[in-house]
This record gives sequence, C-alpha cells and structure tokens, in this order.
Amino acid sequence: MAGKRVTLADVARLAGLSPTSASMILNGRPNTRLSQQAHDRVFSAAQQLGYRPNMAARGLRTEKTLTIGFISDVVATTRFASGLIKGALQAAEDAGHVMLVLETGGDPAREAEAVAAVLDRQVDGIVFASMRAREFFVPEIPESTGVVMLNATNARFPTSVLPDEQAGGRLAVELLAEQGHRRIALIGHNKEVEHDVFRSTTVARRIAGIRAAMDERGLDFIDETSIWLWEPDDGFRATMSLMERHRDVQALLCMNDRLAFGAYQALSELGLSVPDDVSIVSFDDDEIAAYLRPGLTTVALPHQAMGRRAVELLLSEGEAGETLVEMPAVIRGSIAAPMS
Amino acid sequence: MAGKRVTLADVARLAGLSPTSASMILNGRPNTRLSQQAHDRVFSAAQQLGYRPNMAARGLRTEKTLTIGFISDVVATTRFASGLIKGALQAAEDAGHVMLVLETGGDPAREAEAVAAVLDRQVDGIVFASMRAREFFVPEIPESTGVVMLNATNARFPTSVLPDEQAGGRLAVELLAEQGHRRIALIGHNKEVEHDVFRSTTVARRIAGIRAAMDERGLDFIDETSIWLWEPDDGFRATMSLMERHRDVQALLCMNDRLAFGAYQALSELGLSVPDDVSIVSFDDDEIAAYLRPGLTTVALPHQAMGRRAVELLLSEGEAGETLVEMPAVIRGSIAAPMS
DNA sequence: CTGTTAGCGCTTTCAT
DNA sequence: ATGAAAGCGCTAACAG
Repeated sequence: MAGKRVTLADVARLAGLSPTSASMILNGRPNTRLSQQAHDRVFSAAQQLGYRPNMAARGLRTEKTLTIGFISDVVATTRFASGLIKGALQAAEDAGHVMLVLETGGDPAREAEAVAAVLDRQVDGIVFASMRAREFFVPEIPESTGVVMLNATNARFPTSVLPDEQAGGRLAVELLAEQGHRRIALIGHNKEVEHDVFRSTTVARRIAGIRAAMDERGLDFIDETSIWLWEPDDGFRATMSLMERHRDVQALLCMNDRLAFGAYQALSELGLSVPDDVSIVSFDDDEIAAYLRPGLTTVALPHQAMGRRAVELLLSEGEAGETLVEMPAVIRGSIAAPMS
Repeated sequence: MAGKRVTLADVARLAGLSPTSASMILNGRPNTRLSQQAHDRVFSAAQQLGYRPNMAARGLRTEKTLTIGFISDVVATTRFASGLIKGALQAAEDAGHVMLVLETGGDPAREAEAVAAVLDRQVDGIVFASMRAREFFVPEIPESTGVVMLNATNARFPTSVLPDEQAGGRLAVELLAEQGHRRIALIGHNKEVEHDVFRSTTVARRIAGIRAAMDERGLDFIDETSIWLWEPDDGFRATMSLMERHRDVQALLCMNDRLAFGAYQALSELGLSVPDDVSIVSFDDDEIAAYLRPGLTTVALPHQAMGRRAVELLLSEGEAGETLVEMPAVIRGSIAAPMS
C-alpha cells in the first residue's frame, strides 16, 4: 500500500497532461487558462492518488519552505513562556506554515548553531524569543531572511514584539486606586535592576508606568523593598519585613504572581486576610493566580497574543519597530475597598 | 556580503575539484581515499567560504532531512508537559536533528493535517505526544516513517514511552509508610476514571501500584473521595469533606500537586499543620510543589526524561514496546512521622 | 585517486 | 491552451 510516494509526474500521467500543466493547475497559477477539462482531470487524479507535493523539491526551486524557525533561550521549558510558542504555532498554522522550534539555553554557541540549522533548512523567517525581555545576541543572518524579536530586542533587527509594560504598570495602580487605596507598597522593586537596561528593558518601563500613575494621584510608594529574586519565598520574606514596619499598609503591588503567592503565605501567617485587610494586585497571570484563595487579581503578560503577533509580523513583512501588546487585567478576588 | 548562498559547486571550484569529490570529502565517506591534499583544500575552501549544505537539496537525494516531527495534542501549552518538548529537543539536538513542533488540540482533522504537513517535509520520524496518557488517534503513515508514542499509546504503533506509574504509586505509599503512617486517605481517586481505559491508561496503573503497596502493608484507604477534576478547588473541597468525617487521618495521598495545593489550603483553614498534623504526598512535581510552605513531597512525572527517551528511541530504531520511565520521589517538607 | 553523468521532484522560462 | 527543457543543490553510479 504505502509504496513509493506519489509524485507530480504520476498525477500528470494519470490526467494525460504534462507535469508542467499539472503543476500550474495545482498551484492555481493565474494568467494561464488551461481548459476546464484539464483542471478537472488533474484535480481528480491528484485526489485519487492522494498526491502531496514534496516540499523539499518545491523549496529547492522556489526558495520558500512554508517553514519558520522559532529560536528561544529557554522558552520551551518555562511555565507561561510556552504561551509564546502556542501563539506562534497558531499563527503559523493559520498561515499554512510549520515551525521548527529550537532552544539554546541562552548560550551564544548554541544560538549560532541553531541559526545555522534553521538557515540550512531554508526557513522563510526566524523568530527569536526570550523568556525575559532583553537585548538578544543574534548571529549573522542573510538579509533575505526575515527576523522578528519576540519578548526581546536587538539593534540589528528592529522588528520586535513586547508587552506594553508601561500601560500595564499604570493599570495595576489604577485597579488599586479605584478601590480607594492610598497606602500601597511595591514588592519586588529593585533599584539596581531598574537601571540595568540589559537585564530588563521592560521592567524599567513597568516601573515607569507605576510611578507615573502613582504620581498623578499623589500616592507614594510606602516602601521600596529591594529584593533580587521573584520567587514565592522572596515575596514571603519581603512581606513579613514590610508588615513589621508598616502595619497600616492597605495594598500590595507585586511584580509577579510568585511574589504574590509568597505574600499570601506571609499574610496568612500574620493572621491577615486578603482582601479584607490587604488587597493584592500583581503581574503575569501565572497559573497559580487562579489557584490561590481568593483568586489573585493580576495584570497578565499576554504571551500567547505576543507569539501570534510575532509570527504574523514575520509572515506579513510588517513594518519595523516595536509592537506593543496590551497587558489585560484579570480581575479576581484579591482586591476590595480598604476598611480603614 | 550576504549575496547568494555558497554552494557545494563554489567550494569545489575553489578547491579545484569536482563537486562529487568535495561532497565525499565533506561527508567523510569511507572507502574512497581521496588524497590528503584534496581533503585539506576542500575543508579550507568550505571554511573560507562559510559553506553550509542545503538540506533541501540533500534531502531530495538522500530522503533524510535530519528533522523530526513532534505532534502533540496540547503539550506545548501546558506547564509541565513542556518538559516533554524540552527533553525531546535536547535529544534531537544531541543527534544533530531539529524538530518541527505541531499542536493539534486533539482534533482528528488537525491531527491529520499535522501528519500530512510533516510528511510533506520528509521528516525522518514522528513523535506523537499527549498531555495525559491515552490511546491516541493516528492517521495513516507510510511504513518507512518511524513513529514513537510519547505519554500515549496506539495499537498500530507499539513503540511508546510512558511513566512507570505502577512503581510510582508504590513509591508514594512507601514514603508515607516509612514514616509510620497507617491511616492514609487518597484524594483524587475516582472509580469511574479508573476503569475508563481510554481516558487514562496510566492512572489505572498508578492506582494498582498504590493498592498493591497498601495491601502488602495491611493499610486501607481511609476514604475514596470521588471527584472528577484535579484542580486545587477540588482538592480543597475533598479535603474539607474528608476531614469532617475522618478527623483522625494521618496522611493524604493526592493524585496531583494541584489537589495537594487545595489540601494545604483546606488544612490551613482548619488550623491543621503540614506535616505536624497531616503529612502529604502527591504526584507530578508541578512547579507549585516547590512554592508551597512547607515544600510538597511528590512523586515526579519525569517529562523531560520521557521526551528525551522518545526521540532516542525514534532515532535508534529501538525495539518496539513500552518503555517505562522511572518516577523519582522529590522529598520536601510535607511528610513527617505521625504524632499519634 | 578523481571526474562525468544522471536524477531526486518540482517550477519556470520559452516554444509551440 | 499546452509541453519540452532546464535547473534549483546535492549525492550515487559508474567510468576513467
């Protein structure tokens, strides 16, 4: 049954035409009116034989492979960053493309190899994705190959897709301000990181958004708890230390959901209730946000939409520059009006 | 600079040899001793020109593409299942292969298209991965194409990689029994699911392992709490209901970490402490397991190892049959000897 | 030891 | 309205 693969020549032969004509018909070439009969015969022959074009052969001629390369540092491994892949995959599928996924661990040598590997396969374009937005090293790439930076930036490749962190930062503050909170603490802010542009372009923007929104309303950071990591344990300790010094804090703004998780644990240990005693808003919409009790209100990192957008830009040769994707608020039970 | 791509002919010309010779040298063909000089000239020419073979052209001749297809239902999107991809990616890279990743959402139509898409690109083999182990629909595939089922099974393709659930189930019980627990409750068991082989081949095995280990030690399920979903909220409710009826339970065995998360929340609400009042062991080693306080002891689903194994089997034409991958225990603070 | 010829399956001039 | 021929870049047979 599954002997040799059906080739265009087979289809042409069965249809009683030349491969040339069959090719034109199957590809729906315009300006070349072959008879209706010919069309019918070719289509039915292709159908009957179960013909599928050999992309390698086609690619050899056309230089197009309907394949794109998705090269990431560690995206494939991390919880929500796989949303980037998912979105990209969907957009690729919608456009009839398929995606080569490679992971480099952020190692320049592997990045170079990854680029070579996808270039060898004549991909139609490359998406470079990073787990945390950063300036991303990119090896030399022929000009004919389109490149989009996803959650990352690179001077040589200006087309990039990033979350709209500034608006996201504003939004988080607004969620709290609308409830009437004035004494708000920020958990996860770190002045050193803020000014380390390489490490985190976008965090700086988020902070800028938060700061602007706070200033406009005359609110102040109650505290700037400097911590380095953003894991639950850091959130736990930061919250403990904060509450010790500022028992009157009304709301917490956490830089990510894991910190917020730690904050929940700390507040619970202190006998404080969310949101009755303290409201919490954070960023990411990590999976745990929905698991917490009460659910965590958070400004989502729109990974899936970003992945989708990146591939769309790649395939449409969209204009260069930054595309900012909106960070939507996901409202859950962790915010309420302050009691005092 | 980046004009036309360097071709084998260019290399041969520069080396003063025919393309054939250059090809043989570059591919390190045995039994064809070309002079050492020729080797040197070809290598240096290739180096100098930055030659890279065109895989499409090579694939056209050799029928090999150094590319494998990874088709999953929803793997790419879910937190820990992306471990499957990561492992597969690593094994592929180690073997000099590259991976096309497609997602089908479990929809047969999309599955058929995905298979067609990778077959059109002449992949050297296909891995079918599923989020939860199940009998997986697979469209017709030419016999020459290797297929490995990953966290899934299919009658037509006997080569599959699965977690060793039976041993994992035993292990979980042993962790508790070693501490001296005798009154152990199982959270997440559902008799209907247990017998629904299609929905969950492996859960049945896990239960079998648990049951066997319990029987050997003369332990009994304190309760079989039938619930359908395995989300934190389900764990919360199941634990609440359980503790109401069996205040003397010493340990909880949760079918996954999310259920355990819910159990933590419930116990906390009841003023009970983990592990002093109740020990908890669960399955998966989801990310939250490390986030919980105390850390959750859990029998891990070895996704990464499984992904790796699947690709290794695919590329080595390994023998057919089930490959069971060990589920290792990850010990954290949620277990201790019972107080009573 | 090395080169020539042919052809993988497809698309694309260019003739008819 | 259709087909013949050439060639994409590579490798496998077969001569020299």
